[in-house]
Amino acid sequence: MVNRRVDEIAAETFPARGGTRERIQSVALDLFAEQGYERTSLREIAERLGVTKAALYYHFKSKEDIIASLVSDYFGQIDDLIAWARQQPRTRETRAEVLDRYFQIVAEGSDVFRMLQQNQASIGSLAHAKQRSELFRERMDALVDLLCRPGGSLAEQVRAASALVSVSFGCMFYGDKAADREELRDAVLGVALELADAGDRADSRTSGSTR
Amino acid sequence: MVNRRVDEIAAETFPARGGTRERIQSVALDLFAEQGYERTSLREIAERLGVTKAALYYHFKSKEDIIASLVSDYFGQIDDLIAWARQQPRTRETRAEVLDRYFQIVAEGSDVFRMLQQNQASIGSLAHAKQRSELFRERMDALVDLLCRPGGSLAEQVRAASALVSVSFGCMFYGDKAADREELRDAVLGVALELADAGDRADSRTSGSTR
DNA sequence: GTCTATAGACGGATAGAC
DNA sequence: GTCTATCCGTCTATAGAC
Repeated sequence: MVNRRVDEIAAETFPARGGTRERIQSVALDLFAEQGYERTSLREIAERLGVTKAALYYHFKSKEDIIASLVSDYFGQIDDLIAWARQQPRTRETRAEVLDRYFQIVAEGSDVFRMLQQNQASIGSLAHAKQRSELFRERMDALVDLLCRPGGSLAEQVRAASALVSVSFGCMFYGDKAADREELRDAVLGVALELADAGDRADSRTSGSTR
Repeated sequence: MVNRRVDEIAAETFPARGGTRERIQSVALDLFAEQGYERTSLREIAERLGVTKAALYYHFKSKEDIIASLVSDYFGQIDDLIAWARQQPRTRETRAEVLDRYFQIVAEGSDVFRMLQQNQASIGSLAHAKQRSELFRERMDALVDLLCRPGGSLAEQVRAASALVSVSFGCMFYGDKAADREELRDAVLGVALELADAGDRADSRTSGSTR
């Protein structure tokens, strides 16, 4: 709902001019993704921006606040997707649309996703975080649920989860190898849809085919 | 090749008695996985073991050394797998065997894998590490290469990578939901094999089927 | 092999001037 | 909104006794 900001920032090579708050987020995103949240000091962020540590505290009340703002922007988009999907019919078309929108979110905010990925430990221990890495898992479960038949078998759930991680990690690993986003989209969604569709028909290969 | 140790340890609920070095690794593994490498202090590890910080320095020359020992044990197994696979014929059977062995490694050392996953940032910045998270990516690329035809299209590579992450994350997410390892194996390898096999036949759906 | 004690460094955060 | 200066805590690592 609130969250176009971070993506737009991430898209630019350098934040140019504009709100200092946004420039802080942009620089922090880069550094957190490169070296990790814990290894990045406020001094470092301030230096790269050409300001001092104290200046950061005018815009964010703590270091945690900076990463929290990044995280909530990103998860907000996922939550919106889940909310939307929940009031759609459970058809093949819906599933395809869910995967497509998921791809858009991940591809667009792939810097954020990479940062999240690299700093799972830190994010899981954020002050207000529910517990461990439940933030991530909760959403994963919700999405898997939307891609599965209710009460699906373990194999079906694994298949749905695979469809999702195919999209996420496809973007992360091959985002730079693809010529443009269309090529990436075709490759990634091709795989994901195969998985989601196969999960729809009952399990044809859950047993006996593995060796 | 050195590395049965960590897995055996990880398999036990509590390290019981035995070499102090191994007990340190075991406790460190737990804490690193729970709270992250950076947020875990040597004091904490020592306390849980009932010894003092200084004692740790008798067994490891630095904090980094502790996590490095965990990482190299794990990556060593992956490297062995890659080396083995490289001198096998490139058949469907080999691919199936690669995925199966990969599953064994991940499932058996799933605690280690989870720890690695949670601390990517820290591991990528280890002193002797080549660069960033290249440790991880290098192995991923090597395995993808083994599952693909040489010079495969982007879609084929994404498919192979998906097969691998399906196994890894299938284990991580559903390792505890499965009744036993056989059930997990069937579910996870079922999906992975579908992907690997589909990549073998030319791309039947890389275009036009995505919406 | 394990302890006590401490050095030495650095990070997050605040106070208060401008 | 940004700066200087500083406080306070914690951490890694080492020295040296037992």
